[in-house]
Amino acid sequence: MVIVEVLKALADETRIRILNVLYKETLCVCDLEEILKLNQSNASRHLTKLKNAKLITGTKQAQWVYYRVNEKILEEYSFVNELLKKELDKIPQCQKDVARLKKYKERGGSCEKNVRIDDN
Amino acid sequence: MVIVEVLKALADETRIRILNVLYKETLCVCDLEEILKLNQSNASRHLTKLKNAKLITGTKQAQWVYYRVNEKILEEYSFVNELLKKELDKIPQCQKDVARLKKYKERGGSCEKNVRIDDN
DNA sequence: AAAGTATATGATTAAAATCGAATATAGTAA
DNA sequence: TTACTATATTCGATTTTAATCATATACTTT
Repeated sequence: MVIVEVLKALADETRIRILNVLYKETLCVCDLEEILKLNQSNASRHLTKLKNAKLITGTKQAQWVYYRVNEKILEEYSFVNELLKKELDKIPQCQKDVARLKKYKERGGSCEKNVRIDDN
Repeated sequence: MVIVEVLKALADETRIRILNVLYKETLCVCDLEEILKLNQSNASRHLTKLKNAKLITGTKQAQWVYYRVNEKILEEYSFVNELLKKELDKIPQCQKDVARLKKYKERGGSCEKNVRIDDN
């Protein structure tokens, strides 16, 4: 059951948080590490699970891999679209993550630069 | 994260199958056992998980507990509504289960009667 | 070519989840 | 009251999942 594989990929807090920020902006693994304070290998592993469920797509550019939400699956499964569009913004943790994303961007955060959000 | 608890409850094939038939009709545990060929304790446990996630409601009547989809959560979370309304009918296994539900009803299946679907 | 950086993967551990058999609990029938 | 039925819960075994550290792989810089 493909649907259940998609639901399994969605049924994890960290992956929901990842999807939330990737829905707003294309980011690479190290971006996500900084914004969401994820361990590198854990970030990579979660991204792989989302990619395997076709929820995100990855594009390699030099040594960086940029991930973004896969628009095709939003068309195919309207419930995923509803979830991303209507529900994630209501979650306090996700709101915090979006704020961190903005702060990261304001500081010129990107893969090529080693930008920190937290000042300690 | 409440949403993740809901998603976790949804992220299981057996529970999807249960939701599919409960979306069509109120049923008790023993109904579900026969229609979906579930082990009694497993059926009960899955129903408990769905109930804890507020996806279904249970009503006790004598020794029987009747379960149905919780309409309130469909209003609260439109993505669940989309999933139940748009996706489950597309799943072959779910289609089979609905056929079994009909057959069960045609044979007068209910809690008070010991109705079998499979003739062996 | 060696060193450095980004990311995926292997290994390991701990926690969570699943399942069937057995049993406890609650309600009904005899 | 005892026997029966429906359902929830316990128990034990197994599987799955999540996380971190270490390492492999791929690309860039020196």
